[in-house]
Amino acid sequence: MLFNSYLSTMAFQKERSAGYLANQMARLFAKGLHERIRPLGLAPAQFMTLLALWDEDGISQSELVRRLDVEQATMANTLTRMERDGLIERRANPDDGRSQAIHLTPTAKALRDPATQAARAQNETALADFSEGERQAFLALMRRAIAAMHKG
Amino acid sequence: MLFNSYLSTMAFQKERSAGYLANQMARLFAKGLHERIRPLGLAPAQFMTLLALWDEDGISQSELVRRLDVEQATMANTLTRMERDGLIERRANPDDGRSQAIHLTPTAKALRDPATQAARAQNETALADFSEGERQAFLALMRRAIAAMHKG
DNA sequence: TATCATTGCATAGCATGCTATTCAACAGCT
DNA sequence: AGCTGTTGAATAGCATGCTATGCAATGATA
Repeated sequence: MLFNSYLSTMAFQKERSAGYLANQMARLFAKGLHERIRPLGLAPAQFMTLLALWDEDGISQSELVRRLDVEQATMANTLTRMERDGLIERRANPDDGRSQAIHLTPTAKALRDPATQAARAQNETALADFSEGERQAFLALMRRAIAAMHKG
Repeated sequence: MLFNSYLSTMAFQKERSAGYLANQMARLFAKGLHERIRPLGLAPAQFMTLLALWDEDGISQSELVRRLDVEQATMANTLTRMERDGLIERRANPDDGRSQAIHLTPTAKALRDPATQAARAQNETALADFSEGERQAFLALMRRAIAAMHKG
């Protein structure tokens, strides 16, 4: 078939692939954020986890997994590094012997302002020449792509 | 200052952060692509590398680094796994004892069509309900964010 | 109550990425 | 030729993510 042979021989151009661009963009965001929060002793996944804990301290690992949409094993490893770095404590949950409450240390609480400012600065760098309308449109398109991949 | 204290106490909402959404979107793209190309014996970074080699076989590692915009160490490790999996061969470059020409195996050449179809399918899943105009706009916005982060 | 399924978490193993370091080969110059 | 700086690659070490397992604590039920 003409259509199939066209598809088969047409070059796959990475600059026109949403997935390729998404990967490159996410790596640049992560790299930029990491540079900005490294002086605070934080790494990107730790910052993301802290966002949830600054919002509500003392939640369980499984609740963090739900809120941040990462796999349980990923979160377990991130929490281990955060505990090692003195950012969180795992406390026993008196109501359920399986779960532990994740609590912020004073150190982690003190990082809230500088860390969120750093993240805002990174977003601002990426969207520097975007109009307000373009920013909203961009966020909306990303949310739609995320929702579409969650479904199918 | 009012402005600063507003910034300091305003919640950082991850759903409104371009970087957070970019990370989540890229992970979903990678996961979906991985599921689709796993039956072919490929992983996402291997596919990305194959894209460059299908376009031009026999280029050097440093050229791959330039074309794919990843760090040299990352590419070296990806190539080692691809060699292990029988996708490429490293051949000596007669003109320069430092560099090696990366050549595709017949196996890798045969994967071009099914792998690019899989990637197209993943992009289609993500952008299923996007109009053609929205697709173009989305790609353009991502390219601009990438360019902005490359600069600053 | 004894059994079976579910839930919360840890661990193993692997792929991607990054930074930092090291080394050999090359290139340019004196 | 001999230095010196540059370039191409490999390696070490670490953070993120994922899948697959395993295990103990709970819950549900016959």
